[in-house]
Amino acid sequence: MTGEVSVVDVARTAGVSLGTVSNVLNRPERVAPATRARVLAAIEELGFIRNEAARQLRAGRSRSIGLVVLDIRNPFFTDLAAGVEVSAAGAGLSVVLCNSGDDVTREDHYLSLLQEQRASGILITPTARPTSPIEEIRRRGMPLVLVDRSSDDRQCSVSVDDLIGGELAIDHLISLGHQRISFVGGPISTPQVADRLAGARRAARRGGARITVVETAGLTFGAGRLMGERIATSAARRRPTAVFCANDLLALGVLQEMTRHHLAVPGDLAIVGYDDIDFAAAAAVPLTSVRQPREDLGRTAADLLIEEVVSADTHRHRQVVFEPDLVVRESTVPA
Amino acid sequence: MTGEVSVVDVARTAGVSLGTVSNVLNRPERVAPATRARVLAAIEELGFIRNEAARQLRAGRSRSIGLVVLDIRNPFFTDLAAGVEVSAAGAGLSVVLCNSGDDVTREDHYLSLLQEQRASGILITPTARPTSPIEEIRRRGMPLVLVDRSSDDRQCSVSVDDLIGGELAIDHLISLGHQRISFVGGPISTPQVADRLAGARRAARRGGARITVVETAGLTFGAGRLMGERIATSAARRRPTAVFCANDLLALGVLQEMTRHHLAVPGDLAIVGYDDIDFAAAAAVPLTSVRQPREDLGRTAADLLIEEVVSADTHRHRQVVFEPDLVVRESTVPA
DNA sequence: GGCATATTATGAAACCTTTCACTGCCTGGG
DNA sequence: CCCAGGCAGTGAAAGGTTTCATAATATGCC
Repeated sequence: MTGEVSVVDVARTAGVSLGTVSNVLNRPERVAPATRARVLAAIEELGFIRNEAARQLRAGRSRSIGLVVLDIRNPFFTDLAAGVEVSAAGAGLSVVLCNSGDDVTREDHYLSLLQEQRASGILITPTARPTSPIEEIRRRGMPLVLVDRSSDDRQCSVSVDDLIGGELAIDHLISLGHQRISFVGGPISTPQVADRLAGARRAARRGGARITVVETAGLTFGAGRLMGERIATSAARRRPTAVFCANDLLALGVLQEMTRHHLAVPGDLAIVGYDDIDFAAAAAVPLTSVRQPREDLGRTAADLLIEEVVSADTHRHRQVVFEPDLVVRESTVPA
Repeated sequence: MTGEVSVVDVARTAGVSLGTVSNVLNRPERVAPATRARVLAAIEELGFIRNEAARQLRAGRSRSIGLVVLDIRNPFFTDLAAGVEVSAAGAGLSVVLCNSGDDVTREDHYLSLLQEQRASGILITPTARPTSPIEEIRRRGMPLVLVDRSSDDRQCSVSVDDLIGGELAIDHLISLGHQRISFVGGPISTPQVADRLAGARRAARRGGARITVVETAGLTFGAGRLMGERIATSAARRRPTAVFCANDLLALGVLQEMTRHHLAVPGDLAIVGYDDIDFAAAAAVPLTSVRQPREDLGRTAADLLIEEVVSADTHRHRQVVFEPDLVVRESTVPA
């Protein structure tokens, strides 16, 4: 009753063979205009809708790519997704957006799903773990690009230099006179977090500052509030004079707790975030943040993937690394 | 070389018929344990991965539902999506997240895609337009639920009472003594915007206040900044004393411009937003906002859809309407 | 007018899974 | 010892599309 109309029905109605219907659909220029018109009329009349499953079965792969992100509620990832979509749409591919929520089980689930769907390729910001199904996927020959994570030369990756990012943040704080600085972020096992911390430490060593690490369970707003509360309620002389947060959500959470406890930012505590999401500039105190080129990241990743999909034989893996900027706002320098 | 392993290969390796392999996959309890083990071993050995396209072709429909939202970068929609995912996962369905960006062409594109994919059903926050392909889709018998938009009894819908929301906002402002209030939002053709405005007007009439409408091109951060700039730079005596924004992104944009022009919130301008996204509380001045139950909205919508998918015959369409709350913060009442 | 070539159209085969009617065998009851 | 019934396993058919070798027809050239 519903989508039960097939090419066969269209062919019968139009009085042509089913091969011709297929040609009208896929290579219209090979069909005589009159015939084409007749077929199109039949399609319209019967309300024919292509069955994508049958197409895929025949083609052996689907016309979509998977994008697996760590946290769909983090604007960083939706901005990135927007970039991916632009490139993918240009290549006639659709994007299946999957949210692993930094959960290994869910990541596994989505990766299986994408393989079963014979996705053309996968873009992934992977969870941190010793061995990942990703290697197996690559061995199977499915194009895959790591996003926001660097890689060796056995696969493509697009990332931002988090070491530099960490340095930028701490150099800035040191230049403002801060010597007691906390790094807020976690889990430390996450490469992005580890690298930002490593960069921070390097800059601190150079500048003679001391970094203490406050590890969080995740990179969320809630985790930031938790740590913000802890910082706000600790004795003033034991408090750091500045914090560098591994992302803006954390920073916003910390900021909110400072405000709630009537502590001044940056007076009592300077705050530097990471990502420079749109909300950073709109925060209670506009947030100094290490800017990542979010959309470019997504666009570039998609371009690399598409290149590998389209020309698998000539494709050479590349590791693109962007450089972050520091955007200074009032959370470190009062207006 | 890659995913070319089929059930036939598995059957041959395990020394059974392909029907048995299928049984192991789908009804393992019907297969003798020894045989089952042999088949599973063969699957493992060969690295067999089910071909979802073939399954779908056979089944006639896919195991996924589509969720078409107006703006993926608006946290309102990602929160909603999170709710949808919870319910869908519970029913063994995956969610295909599509971002129409409030663009009719893209909406059409995604709706075609979902039909071609024979999605089990569709959840959609539709763009505003006189005639929509939605009616055609329903006629074809595909389950569909309107989200964040009310409907007549010919289909399910889940929405929040925007009239009440508008009233809550304006009643609050009037109770604080505001009489010159601007409504910022658009396009007015969007039902949500129109309803919030209608509610606002009703409350204004009741309270003897005057509402002027500042129509925006969309419900984005950028649009908010544009209007914020305009308000901030207009003469103080022509300025409203309060604005009610059709969503939080607009409100945050307006707020940011006020700060940039050194105008006090709420002193020079009180601001009320809508949605109460997480960032509202973290804003420069924490935002008073009309809270919508975002995740509940998503969960309920998915539940209704799933019910229609699972028991199409006994299903009765329902129109669920939630009531919004007002969350008062410093953007209207100084701490 | 005849032949070569270009243009259109044809339809069988292949893609991979699931289902279902069926066979063979075993067990237990009479 | 026979038979009914239950359990395992079988394999052909169906699902809708695309492709490709082939056939039929039209066109152009000498």
